Amino acid sequence: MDHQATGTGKDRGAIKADEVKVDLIAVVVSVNDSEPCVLTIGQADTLPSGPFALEHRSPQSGLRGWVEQQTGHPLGYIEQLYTFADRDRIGAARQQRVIAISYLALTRKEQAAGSPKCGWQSWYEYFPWEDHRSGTPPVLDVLRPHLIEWADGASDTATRRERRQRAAIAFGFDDRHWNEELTLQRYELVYEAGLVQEAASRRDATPPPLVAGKFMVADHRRIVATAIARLRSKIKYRPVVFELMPPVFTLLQLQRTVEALSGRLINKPNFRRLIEQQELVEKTGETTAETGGRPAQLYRFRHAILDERPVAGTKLPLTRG
Amino acid sequence: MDHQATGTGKDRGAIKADEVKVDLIAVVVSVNDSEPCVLTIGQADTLPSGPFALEHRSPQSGLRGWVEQQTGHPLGYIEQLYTFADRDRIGAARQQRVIAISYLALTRKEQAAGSPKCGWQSWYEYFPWEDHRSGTPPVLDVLRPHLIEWADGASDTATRRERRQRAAIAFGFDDRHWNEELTLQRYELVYEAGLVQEAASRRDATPPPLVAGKFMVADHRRIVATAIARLRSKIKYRPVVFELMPPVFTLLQLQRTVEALSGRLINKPNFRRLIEQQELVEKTGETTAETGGRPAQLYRFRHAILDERPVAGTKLPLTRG
DNA sequence: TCAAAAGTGTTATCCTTACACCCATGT
DNA sequence: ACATGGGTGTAAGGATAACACTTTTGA
Repeated sequence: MDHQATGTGKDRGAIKADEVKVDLIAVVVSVNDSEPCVLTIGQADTLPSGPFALEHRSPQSGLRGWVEQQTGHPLGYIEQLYTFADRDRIGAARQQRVIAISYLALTRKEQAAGSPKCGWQSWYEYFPWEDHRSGTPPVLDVLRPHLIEWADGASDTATRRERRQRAAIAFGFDDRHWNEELTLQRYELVYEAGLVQEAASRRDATPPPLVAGKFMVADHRRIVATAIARLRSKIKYRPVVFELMPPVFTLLQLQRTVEALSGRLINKPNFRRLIEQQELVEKTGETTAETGGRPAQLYRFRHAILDERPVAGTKLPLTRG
Repeated sequence: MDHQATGTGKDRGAIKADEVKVDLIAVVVSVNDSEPCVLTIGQADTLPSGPFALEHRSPQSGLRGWVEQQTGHPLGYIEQLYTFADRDRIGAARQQRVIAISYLALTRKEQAAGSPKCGWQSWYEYFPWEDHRSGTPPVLDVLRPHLIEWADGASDTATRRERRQRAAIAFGFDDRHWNEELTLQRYELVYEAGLVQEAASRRDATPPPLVAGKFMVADHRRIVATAIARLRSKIKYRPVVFELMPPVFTLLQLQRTVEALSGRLINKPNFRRLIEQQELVEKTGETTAETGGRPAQLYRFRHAILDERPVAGTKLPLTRG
């Protein structure tokens, strides 16, 4: 396969046309006290990241290095999320391509004390419309008219209809059901509608009519949205929640963690049965009285299950509402 | 986030340490006469690919360009598969990093006549153990003893047990069920067991005891395995099969396509009902007599469904066996 | 005693699976 | 007539969802 030369003489700054900088970028997730969190650096608006360098054995190991250096956190479970490579990812003006390979990492907060300027931010600060554990969040009523206004601002009828449809599906308007996995679609809509600060840099400098959720640098918030969507779908078909749990835990703690991630309440009795009948966990024999109320059985994850059969995750036996 | 310099003075050939070549690589899939095919160039052992260059607006558009140039095929549906970036991806000796962003593309063969040296290869030529439409394929009986031999070749008991477990789960040994989505795990096993030609280059030049399936260049066969696994799982939760269908089709043609992809037979009556009740298709009103037997209703995909609600794919109502 | 959390049991409903059977056409 | 594919009906079994109810602790 002979690829002919692709440089077109446009080179500035003596960079060969087909060489590229690669950044590794991490969405590190933990759940603390029923709040799902991402690890940030700087003004809580930046994800840990760093260039992929020759001495890195693999991108994963490079990522571990950068995150540990920038935040003091060692990483356990890592999976690749998506590779972002559009031309104007960083600065459209510069004739240098920057692509970002993003990863989702799952840990627990306790694994190490924080270091330099870094911290855990609840992901619902960036996506306040995503938390439905206490019913439909108020922001949604604020967002709705703005989204409709944006939809109706389209020039032709077809686009208007299509925009209203997209918004209705993604946000569950018009008596549709809320689907927690559509996090990315929802972020894209509020972005397109110009309702987040990040959208302002693309347009003429008119400030957005409404700033929904906390700002993040560049496209980091989109990357977090991608991670949330992936995680919300993945917990249902692979037992990854346990990466976020301490070695022993009660079933209610497990439930609260799943609820935190999915942003929805689930039915306790049914949840317990699902977990137990799948043999994902086993009793330690101990109980704890620290939860208030009747002492709870402590469980641990049955790592052995991973060697026994391809194993599903935790379905969400939702409570109606 | 100030990333400190990462170059270590090891540079050869004046390449800055953190610049990287990026290849775009495509697994282009179509289904012809109930055979799932991938588009190859060269000796039917290479996937279409090319470097990501500055003039490409996005990696997707770059990929379209390369594939069209190398094979004459325009691409429709594209999705990102995975980014491969391990140090020794191309040549461990060279101090140049090459990463590959891989994509899955779905088309139909008819869309354009082939061009230069390219062609459609049934993917079961590369993965003969993956086709279970006529029952368990004979290769599996050949592979099994070799896999067991490999497992028992491990030095310690723990590894031996673990290898046997992995093989049993992935291939459905010991009365386990066949799981068509484990294509990548299966390829990794035959690779690790040294049963494919590709594995030879890593080891001392001893030829493999058994060459299972057709060879592909570098890690292209692994990339195809990744694509098959992704597609087999994706058709179940998103209606992507229709990208592979002509504009109008009979329900049996649709069924044969799903069967070709999943490598399993499915139950006709139940399949029809699933498809129809989900309103994924609508009758054109026409019938065709070209299928032999009673003339069949022709259907078309209801594109509108995509705007109506988040829509699932085609479950597999398997026939027992 | 009450609140809070831990647990158990039971039922209705829906989806999946299995399978028996009839229909329409060409040879 | 029969082979081939098209197409319908139905019933059993399992998974899910809903919810009523009991138990055990601490304040």
